[in-house]
Amino acid sequence: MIRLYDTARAEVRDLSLRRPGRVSMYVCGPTVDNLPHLGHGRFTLVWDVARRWFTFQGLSVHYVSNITDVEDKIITRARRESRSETEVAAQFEAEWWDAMDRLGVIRPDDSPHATRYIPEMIELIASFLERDVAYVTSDGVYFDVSTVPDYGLLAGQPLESLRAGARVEENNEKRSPLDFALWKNAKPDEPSWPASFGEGRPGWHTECVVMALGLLGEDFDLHCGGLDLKFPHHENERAQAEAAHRAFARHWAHNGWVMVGDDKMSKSLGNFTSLTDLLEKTDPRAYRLLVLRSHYRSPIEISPATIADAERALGRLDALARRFDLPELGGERFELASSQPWAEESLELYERVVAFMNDDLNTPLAVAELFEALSVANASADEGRVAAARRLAEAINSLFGAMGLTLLAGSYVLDEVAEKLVLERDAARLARNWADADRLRDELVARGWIVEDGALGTVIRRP
RNA sequence: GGCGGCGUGGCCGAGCGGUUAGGCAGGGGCCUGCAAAGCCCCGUACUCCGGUUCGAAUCCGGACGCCGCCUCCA
Repeated sequence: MIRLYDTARAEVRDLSLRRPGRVSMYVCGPTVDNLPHLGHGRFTLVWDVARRWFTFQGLSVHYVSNITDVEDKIITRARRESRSETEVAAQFEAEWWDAMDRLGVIRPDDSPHATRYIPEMIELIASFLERDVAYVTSDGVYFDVSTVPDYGLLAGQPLESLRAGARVEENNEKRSPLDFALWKNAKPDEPSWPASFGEGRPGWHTECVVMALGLLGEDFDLHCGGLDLKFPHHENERAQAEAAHRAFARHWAHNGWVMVGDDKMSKSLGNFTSLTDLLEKTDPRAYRLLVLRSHYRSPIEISPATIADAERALGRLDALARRFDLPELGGERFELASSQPWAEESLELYERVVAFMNDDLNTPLAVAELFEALSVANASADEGRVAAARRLAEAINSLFGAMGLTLLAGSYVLDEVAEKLVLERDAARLARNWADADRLRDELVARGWIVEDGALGTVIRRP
């Protein structure tokens, strides 16, 4: 049984599925107005790991994640750069998918775009107006949050106390500062669509309700996103579903922040680092390992030091892959039924990892377990119990693969010069001519190779 | 003001009543011609002050420090 923290109930509970064996999940995606930042990298990795784990446990997953392609910041940027909103959105969506591919994040089964769901949104807003849970002001249509009895469920506080803390609102036509825009009336030269309640464009909170219900149906299983979406975004999605009398998410799950020093990294603070930059400078797997080494609900600190730390740890994993010549797993959708016959040496490891993962995706404990097993596998091999060591190494590889982390034995083409140097060095070593052997090693190192002495002689690889 | 979270060894980061977390870095050793890789051993941490308990990093109370949400944000 998989257990997961549910924000709506503020407790870890059994994942209760609409249909046994199938998980429907909706993950709030990006607004494509800029390069993806580290926070985007974290949430996509966290929910990618969840998805892969569910699959690994034999569940069939329907994963939906949206692209918000109509929004204030896109308009602002288009204006500033004198080009169309469509162009801006297309550019950054391309950047988005490029980064996701490099991170090894499996693409969603569906990635709906807000602009393709305008009619459905208009229909929903019209029904709210009809039923008087929304009202028209001079700048658009607003949702009246007081019509939803348990508004504030996700925020963990009642409407009155949320209202008490709300900042002074510039729009005094709103009945409550918490009321949110369903529809923004068109301004000159902005993208807009016709509607019975006026030409305009949708507010942000409506698209996800329409797309989640449209693609996953009522009473879908899991709604995920960053902690900053808990309130007001997810609260407002919920409110609309309630108002529409449609069963919404059974579970709500939120991942923690990426921190920069002591502060949350965010667009508004302007302290964000682009994911694209990170991926150019480092092995993308280092970020995945970093994410796996802390719990998804905890804040993580991403810095050059923590990334370097993860890269070195990764080095040990890759060394295992080299030692046992392990196959590359996890790169694409890696599925391995839990019924796979696990060798005696690895069954216990498998069971412990499964127990940790199924308990609210405790990846840090799972990873710790796998690193311990890594030492055991190496020790066994050192002691000559090679077959047992290999089976354990294969289990480690599979379990990391299940989390989307691919261990790389590394492949490279030996050039003629390197090949010749290796042969010469082996000959020198055989003749116990250490001076020549060391000189030849220096030459290989100078040519960019890492040189190790294996049981069969000189082994070289690229860093 | 309301709500929520955090403070762990050099760094990152788990644990959430009794047992070694794990990684990285560092020290010592084994192996090796040397080096690398690998293995073994080592640091003996829990912001502070009280309390509960046979026993607390873990529960309760208080203090201090920090962060987040209540506004767009993953």
